[in-house]
Amino acid sequence: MWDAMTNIVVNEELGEAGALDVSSIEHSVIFQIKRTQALLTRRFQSRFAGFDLRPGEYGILLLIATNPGRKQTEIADALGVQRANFVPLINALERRQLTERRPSLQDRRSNALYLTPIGESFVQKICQVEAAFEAECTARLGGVKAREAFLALLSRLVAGTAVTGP
Amino acid sequence: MWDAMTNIVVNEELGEAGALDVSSIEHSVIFQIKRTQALLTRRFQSRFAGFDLRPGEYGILLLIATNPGRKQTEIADALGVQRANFVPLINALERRQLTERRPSLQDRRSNALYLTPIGESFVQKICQVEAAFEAECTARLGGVKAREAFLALLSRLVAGTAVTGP
DNA sequence: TATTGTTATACTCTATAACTATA
DNA sequence: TATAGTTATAGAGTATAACAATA
Repeated sequence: MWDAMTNIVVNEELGEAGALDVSSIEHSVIFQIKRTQALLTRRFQSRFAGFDLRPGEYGILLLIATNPGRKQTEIADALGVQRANFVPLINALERRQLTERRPSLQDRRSNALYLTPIGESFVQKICQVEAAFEAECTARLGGVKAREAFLALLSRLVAGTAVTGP
Repeated sequence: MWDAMTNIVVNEELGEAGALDVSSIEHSVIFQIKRTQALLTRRFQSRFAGFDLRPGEYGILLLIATNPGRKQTEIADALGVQRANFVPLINALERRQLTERRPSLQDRRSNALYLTPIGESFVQKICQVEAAFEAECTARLGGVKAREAFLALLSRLVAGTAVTGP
């Protein structure tokens, strides 16, 4: 072990015991964002455990609720999900009778997405849980203004980065 | 269909065209962290494209470099990787002769991890790229003080959340 | 009994290519 | 020719269970 105070190698045979030196990743933006996202997603999922919902499915329901009648590709794009990967997600929601696909009259290639009545009441319930979760995040960040500043920093961090792509 | 010149909704039968209403996820901490992490990781990976390195492998090399002789489990824990999933990662690095496992003399169950000479020079090279990446992040965030404040917010967001778990 | 490394396995998320039917 | 939806597939990342060797 290298001791910065004494400039002497200690316990060199097996490396020192005690805590690791994690300074190299502790101040790294990319490492800490990844770690935070993983922990936050875990907590998010635990809140929605009773609804059998994944974060991706939640986003779909929310966007359809506020944008009924839109095409699959539009919803998928807004969520950053490729249309090929969107299919099994919307299939699962449709199988649970939360959403439905109606053939578009203008463009017979595309499906217009809607919530079913069951889906409407389901969204109302999960919106309450999500609002509580976001409120907790806002409180942890120090209030609404602090949250907006935080979101602005996130945005600046990736400004100009392509939203989709390889 | 939305006509930007006339500001008139046309073809309203199937829902309006134009941009979706994404306000519900635009101000959501969990959605924006997920999006930012995905975009930032993509940019990170493109910078390391020439090294054939994934973010996970980069973290392992960095931690071994600053903590030579530590056990696999210690390195894995610090990175939030389960020991079962750590095995193929360290195998790949060893196959490329960047790291090596030496049997521990104190505890014959465990392997002590070290960089090879090849690994040492490799780490020096990728550290330059990583420093440039972090410097760019710092600049985007508004300087060193702003970055530390940002990292503090990330930390507060998940304070008290278990690092590992189900 | 508990821990270290390992194997096997499974599930999610993501990425690409190719097909069909429309436009 | 281009686009919308779909299928198939492959690669990462992550999760659990179980085992042998060792503590």
